[in-house]
Amino acid sequence: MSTIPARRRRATIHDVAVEAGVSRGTVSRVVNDEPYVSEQARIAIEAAIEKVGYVPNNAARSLVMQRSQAVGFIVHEPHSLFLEDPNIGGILLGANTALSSADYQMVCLIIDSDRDNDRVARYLSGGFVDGVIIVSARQNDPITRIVEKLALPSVFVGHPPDLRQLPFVGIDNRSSARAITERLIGTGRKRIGMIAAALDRDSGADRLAGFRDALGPRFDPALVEDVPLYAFSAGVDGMRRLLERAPDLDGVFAASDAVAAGALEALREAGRSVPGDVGVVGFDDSAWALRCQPPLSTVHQPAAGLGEAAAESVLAQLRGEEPDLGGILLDTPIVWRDSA
Amino acid sequence: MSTIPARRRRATIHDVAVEAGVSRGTVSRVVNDEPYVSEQARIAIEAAIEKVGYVPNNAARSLVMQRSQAVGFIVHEPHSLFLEDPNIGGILLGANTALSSADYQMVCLIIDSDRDNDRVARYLSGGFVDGVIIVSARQNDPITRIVEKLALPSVFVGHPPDLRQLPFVGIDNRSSARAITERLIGTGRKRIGMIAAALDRDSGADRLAGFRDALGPRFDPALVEDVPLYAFSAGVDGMRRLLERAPDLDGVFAASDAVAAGALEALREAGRSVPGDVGVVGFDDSAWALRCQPPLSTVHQPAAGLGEAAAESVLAQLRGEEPDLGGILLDTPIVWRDSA
DNA sequence: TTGTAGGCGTTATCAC
DNA sequence: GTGATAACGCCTACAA
Repeated sequence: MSTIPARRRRATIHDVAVEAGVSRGTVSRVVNDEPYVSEQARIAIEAAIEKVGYVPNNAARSLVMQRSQAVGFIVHEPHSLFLEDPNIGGILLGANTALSSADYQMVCLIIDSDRDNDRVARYLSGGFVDGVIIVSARQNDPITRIVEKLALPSVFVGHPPDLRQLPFVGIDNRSSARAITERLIGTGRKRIGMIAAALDRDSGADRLAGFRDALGPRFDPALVEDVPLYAFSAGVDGMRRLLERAPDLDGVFAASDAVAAGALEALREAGRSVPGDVGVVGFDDSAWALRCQPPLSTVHQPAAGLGEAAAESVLAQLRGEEPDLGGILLDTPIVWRDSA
Repeated sequence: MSTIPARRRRATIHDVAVEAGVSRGTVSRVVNDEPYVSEQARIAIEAAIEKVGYVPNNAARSLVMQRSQAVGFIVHEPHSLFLEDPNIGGILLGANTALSSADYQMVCLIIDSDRDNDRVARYLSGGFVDGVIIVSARQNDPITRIVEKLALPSVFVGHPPDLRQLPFVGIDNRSSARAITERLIGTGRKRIGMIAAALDRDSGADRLAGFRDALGPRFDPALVEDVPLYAFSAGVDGMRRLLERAPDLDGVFAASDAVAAGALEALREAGRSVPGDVGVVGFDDSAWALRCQPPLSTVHQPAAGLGEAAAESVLAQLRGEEPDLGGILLDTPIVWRDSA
């Protein structure tokens, strides 16, 4: 006695054709806005489409066309990224904007487990996307391999892939870090420390390297404190430790704005004024920067720009152009506010 | 003289069959791990798959199977959500986890313009997803309509759809707001104000209603300040104004943790101690809550739980079960920390 | 301007 | 166990 309401079959081009009294070919032409169809036929067909409730089936279309008009956007390690990385939202939006203008659907896929890894790999292989943008890939992961194997148009954002055989867009963390440190030095600070973070990632290591570059011979390893994550609480801890070791500190470069915000907190605890006693600079120009008291001087990361550039790269590959394997580096202007 | 390296055609089941000297049917069985295939054939076929580099084509498969094993996750107004809403990440992750366990691919689609609206509507119609989870739909938007028209298994999260004919999951903002306000009253505060936010949304209006419920006859409209957004800076402004109007205030319910963080800032400016002079409570239990000084007492939003519940609802519909149109409301425990 | 028919890569239903 | 063969819904020459 089960009365599951059999979901009725979706109307096809065939149904429309019958309803309108024309052939499937003609219906197809109307659906795709092609020329050479009489006004009379068009009207009849449009009415029929409305009547039978026809909507085109993309799976069938992409099977025959051999393309899906969709581009994947893969996010790894979403726990740290989605919940903490201030840039991911901007990248996502930038990529979507560019893809959208080209009439491509961006589909964002999250990888949060090994199982996800495999499933996403299958998804990519299956023709559901024509290209892919990858954020923060891990070393030698299944996705990177599958993308290479399929020769799927692709681009990495944030940092280069393992073997620099695949195109990428990013920023130059090292020279950006160097630039802002120099600027900090320019304000007359003499004892400048750094709260380095995530040294196991390219970005973290490069920012430290840039700091070192700027200081040159005056670089003092004792003034560097490293913390595992680009996080507020890590900034608090790092600053406390740094202050213990070097109470005479008068400048700090924090590896990210979140870390800088934490440092500000610890500095306040310790009764130091900013920028009076110590100048603080961050990195990212994320929402944190404006929220701080005083607002942070920092390095602007062009998040939306990165997303757009990534999308443009994939789009170019889709048009058959050869990707630029050298990688694309975007500018990172320094934004000078009140914290230093 | 163009030498575009014609991307070579991808191998199909047919190629594998020829290579292995068997029929396509047998190859299909191997690919799908079906029984009734000899060990010998299996070995030959697996070798052939490897040799020709075969990967199954999902578009073809979903055409014939009439399903894609994918579920869409739609995010509207990403500007405010992705960049500000502290819950979106958790919802995303929770939904992905549940979908992943059921071997469904979650594909997240962003709607950031009218153009996106139309494109996503087409995408959904096209058979690329078997169901859909919708976050923060707008009144009568194209997506809601298309979902209804297609009778696509769907669920809304955050708040109910216009016509409550579609299933949803969410929390009871009103009774949660009431509960935390009562708790604040319980600490002995006598002059309690509220910084209400986003009154044009259900969530904002409901939180105010709950606050009013808790106060009953003691409710004083003069102690309510409303701000447009759930944002830090809005909290700062709101608190300043509230303090001007009611300097004798000893308790504040902020409509969100971000707002509460802003309020704390304004309170500090004004030289009031928390929780000494005034007790402050927030809403969301987002990253803000722990980041504040002192840490916020707040209402916990089960973000991941919402995502999971939404996914389970879609999954159930996919199994043919009738959705619960009444909506599913999740618990929101109060987390009591130091700010009140 | 319109209709016909072949094929996109799979799965599924049969006989063998 | 295995191999033909008919769908799935659509696009696209090509013929009319």
